Amino acid sequence: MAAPRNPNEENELRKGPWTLEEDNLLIHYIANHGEGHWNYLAKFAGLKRTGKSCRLRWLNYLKPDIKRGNLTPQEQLLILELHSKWGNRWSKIAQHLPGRTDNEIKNYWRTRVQKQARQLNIESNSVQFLDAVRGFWMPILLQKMKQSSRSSTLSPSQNSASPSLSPNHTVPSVPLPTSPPGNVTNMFDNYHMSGNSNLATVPSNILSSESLISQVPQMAEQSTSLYPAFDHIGYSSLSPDGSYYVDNSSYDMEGLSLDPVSAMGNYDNSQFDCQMVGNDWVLDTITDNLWNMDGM
DNA sequence: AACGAATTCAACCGCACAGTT
DNA sequence: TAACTGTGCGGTTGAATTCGT
Repeated sequence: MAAPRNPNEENELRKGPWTLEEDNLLIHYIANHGEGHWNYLAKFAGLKRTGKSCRLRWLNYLKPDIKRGNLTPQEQLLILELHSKWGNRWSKIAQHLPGRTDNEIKNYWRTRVQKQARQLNIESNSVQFLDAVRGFWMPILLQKMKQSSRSSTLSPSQNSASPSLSPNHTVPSVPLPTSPPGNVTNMFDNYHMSGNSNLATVPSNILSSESLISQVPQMAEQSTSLYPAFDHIGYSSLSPDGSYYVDNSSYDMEGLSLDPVSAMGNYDNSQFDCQMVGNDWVLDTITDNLWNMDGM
């Protein structure tokens, strides 16, 4: 049976995907009048949307400083660490990732991180999983950041981790920094990388909640390209037109498609000063997958 | 090439909280 | 103090896209 037609159908609110026209209305209205008073805004901008819908569209999609594209290793690391401290406080976590929205982080967690937890057959909110994150994924991310920083003397076109950029990597509105913070490089220097293997030994105090968190506000205030330790990774730089782009398409935790047996079999909870175990082939396999997402 | 399965992510929903009347 | 309104948050949904066979 068909639903009765609403006599005030003309005033009926729209739902679902936003059209280009609606986006333009919202953008222009906010450009002229600013954000806030969303119900009022929705009405006077001529949008047949709820104020909530307008707010969400603006904050999660239209706002100029929204960063698009895959999360960088640093961002992933930060999410993992912050989530271990705060849990599902997405908006709070998002505050420390400039240009990223709570929705995006939440989606990342649910689609990528929880998937890995499922593959390991452990609860994503369990202590086990937290240990796995801290002892296994974080060191890998850190190590790769470090490795990339070393190999980045290659030009972007030479660097396999820096594929050609697509237009949607361009982030026009991220303000360029003037001076880097002093101690972020040191922070990552504290991660002692073993010389000739894929082992990463991470001091437990570094991965304790406070240590990384304490660095976070500085990271949040400035884009990652500011940090000497990250500068040569090859995923961020100035585009020819002066805008700031983020090329992170090859970094994705999704690549950590761990075989539960080999992964957990080499993961020793009892040695957990984050001493990574030593089957190089395991890490080779994992990290190869991790850093080569483009072709996937 | 076609189709079903799996994945991603924009958008919606309900609730909570703060401010105002 | 209660009622109302605006805003923000976290959980969930479902259409679109990608992947695998």
